[in-house]
Formats: sequence, structure tokens, C-alpha cells
Amino acid sequence: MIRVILAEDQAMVRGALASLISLEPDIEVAGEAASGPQALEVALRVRPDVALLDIEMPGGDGIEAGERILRELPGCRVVILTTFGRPGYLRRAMEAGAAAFLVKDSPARELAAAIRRVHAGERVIDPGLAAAALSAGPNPLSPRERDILAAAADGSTIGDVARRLHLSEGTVRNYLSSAIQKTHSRNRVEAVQRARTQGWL
Amino acid sequence: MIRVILAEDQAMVRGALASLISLEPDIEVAGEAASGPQALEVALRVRPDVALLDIEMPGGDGIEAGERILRELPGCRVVILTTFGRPGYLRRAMEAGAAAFLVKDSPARELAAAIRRVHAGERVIDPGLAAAALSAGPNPLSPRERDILAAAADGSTIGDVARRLHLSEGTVRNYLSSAIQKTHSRNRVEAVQRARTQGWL
DNA sequence: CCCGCTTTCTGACAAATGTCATGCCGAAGG
DNA sequence: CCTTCGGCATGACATTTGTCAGAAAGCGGG
Repeated sequence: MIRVILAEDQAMVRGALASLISLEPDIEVAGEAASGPQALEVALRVRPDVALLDIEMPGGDGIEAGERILRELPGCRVVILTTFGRPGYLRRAMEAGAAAFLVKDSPARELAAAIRRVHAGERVIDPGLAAAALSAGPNPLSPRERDILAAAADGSTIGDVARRLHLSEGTVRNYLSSAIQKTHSRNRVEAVQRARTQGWL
Repeated sequence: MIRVILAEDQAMVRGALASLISLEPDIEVAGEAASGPQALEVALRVRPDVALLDIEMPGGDGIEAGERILRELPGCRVVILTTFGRPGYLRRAMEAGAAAFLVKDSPARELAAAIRRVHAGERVIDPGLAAAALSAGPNPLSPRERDILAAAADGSTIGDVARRLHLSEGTVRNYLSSAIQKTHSRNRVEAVQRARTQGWL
């Protein structure tokens, strides 16, 4: 029997995935969590064979949770499950030691298949996505550029961002300008969009 | 036996919801769809008792699909299922004649409960959300303001929008300016954000 | 130890954006 | 019939944004 835990913030989707997994005779849902920190806590308690983690969760994402789970439970296999097949997400997930990367677009039966293959020691990654991640290259933004871009993403003015991050307005402008150039965009909003779809933000 | 169809673009979530529903002895999934138009098509073929429709789908949203289904199959009950409990969504869903409005945050067992209640002739709406929708008031944007704001939402410049919609730049600026004021924002990006979270866009 | 990179800052400039006043037209409503 | 509202447009104006050059500090690798 393969014991898995399931972390996903939307309760209805979590319940639905649990029922999907429970259909499999050789897989059992040993715990559920609604956030990254809670996933770690549950993992430590139930010591699952496989941890199924959503990326888009409040309070720290699933990749970070996966990294911590692997530190504490090296025998556990981490499967990242996400709505968006963003190259940057895949890259980060692999660097964090994930054994599989699934997008929710793929057919439902692939979930159980991935859990079995991961449990058997294999890695599961969509080949097309892997190619996209490699061809897209690494995140070109410096950590600080990423911070400033993220802080400006919600429509704040330069003044707002400067105050929030304790910087001068000129500095914020310069960082945004270089983020715009590195993302090959024409303005802030486009830069935010590109960074998001690439999983850089 | 209550016969339902299920429209949701993410295949894995769709499969999971189907398996959740199939656990209920008195409910049966009679058809599945991955887009709005496909939902209509499937509905016409299988003539379900209840249509379960996601809002966020490619190619026309679930609310529009629900409206069409109701025109063709007046006996069918429409349940809107959505990730985001936005007041504007609820309002539009109700105006389109939906019998229930569920957010995916709510517990999994509420899905089957809602299907049964809707089939029995009741309406199912989260009271907190209903209050929010009423207190938020109707969409203050005129149709054209909404168009222009939507066209500018992806980071296009005013010139881009003007060309795309065959308007002068000044006109676009004026519409955006009035959209900014009506949403009590300080710039385009904030206006887009507000409009999105209210479900006006 | 020096080179290159990141982080931080300033000041100046050009371009884009947001606001306002004003005007015209057509449709809807009293 | 007159008023109001939405859609469309201009032109002028102030503000915000994006770009560029230059400069200092600190950190790491070769």
C-alpha cells in the first residue's frame, strides 16, 4: 500500500483528488493539508511514502514545503502538482528535489500512474515542459529586481514601492527599467506578465 | 437517479470531481466537457437534470454557457462552480438564471448536497457572498469602459489599444481615465485589479 | 589583488499616462 | 420636444514612467 499526503488549498478540489486517489486499490490518502506549513506538519506526523503538493497555496508555496519535507524525511518522494506549467516552476521544483511535476491539465489517470512510478524510484516530467524549461533558460532577474518587480505588480506607484522597500524612487525606477529590459518588455505591466508566465516572480 | 454533466477545463480536476460525484449512490455523471461551447453541446445530447459549470474556462465562460443551456433546456438546473467568489460573478450568475453558486473553497461534501437541493427545486448561495454582492453594488463601468479596460489589462500601451479597437488615442485615454475614477483607483493597473476582484471585467 | 556583478544612489531627459474642458452625435426617457 | 447618457473626438496640461550616464560600496572568483 502506497501512503500519500495531499496538500491543496481549495477544499473541494482537495476532496475530489482524495476521492480520485482512493479509487486505486494500492494507494491510500494518509493525510491532507491546506497550506505549505500545514503540509510539512502533516508529513512529519504521518510519514508518507509520497507527498502530493500544489504550488499555488497561501502561506509559502508547495515547492518550499517540498524542500523542507525532503530535508526531514529523505525517503519521502515529492510530487508537485500545479495549475500552470511554467518553466520557472519546473526548474525550481527540480532544484528542490521533486520527483515529479504534473500539471492539472493532464488526464486524471496520470495522477495514480505518476504516484506509482515515483514510488518505484522513477522521475516523471512532461517532456514538452522540460524542453520549454531548458530553452527558456534560467531566471534572468537578480533577486532584488525580482523583489521590486513583485512589489510593483499590484499597481503600486513608484513612490509606494520606494516607501515599502525603504529605497529612493530613482533606485526603484532603475530596477524596474532593468527588469523591463531583461524581460524584453515595453513597460512594467508587460514585464510582470512575462515574469509570471515564466514562473520567475 | 440525478443525472449531471460536468464542465471544467482542467482535466485532472474534472476527473477528480467526477469521481467525487460518483461516490454518491443517487447521482450520476452523464457527460463531461472542457469548455463553454462543448458544455452546451454535451447538454443538448445527454439532457441532464443538473449542469455543473466552472466559470474560468477558455472560449466563453460558464455563465454564458449556462444561459444558453437554460434557453434550450428550461428544465435543467444550472450550478456555477468557481475558484473565485467574486461579487460580480455571483450577480451575473443569478441574472443568467443559475440555481446555485459554489466556490471551490467550500468543503467537498457540499457539492453533492448542492446538487440534491437544486434538483429538489431549491437555490443554493453562500449567505456571506450574497451579502458581499449586494453591498458591492452593480458594475459601475459602461460596456465600452469595460472593453477598453479589458484591452489594456495585458500591459498594452494606449496606442496598441487604440489600434486594436479602431479608436483614437485620446478616446482610449478618456475611457481609461473614467474607469480609473469609477473604480476609485490611481492608475490603470489598480483599476484592472479592482475590476477583476469585483468580477467586473 | 583586481575584475565583474549587484545594490544603491543622483540628476537629467524624453515618452507615456492621467486629467480636464469642450464639442458632436444618436438613442432612450420623460 | 427637451434632457440625459453613452460613445467618440480634440487639444492642453501636469504628472508619472522609462532611459541613460555616472558613481560609490561590497562581495565573490580567478
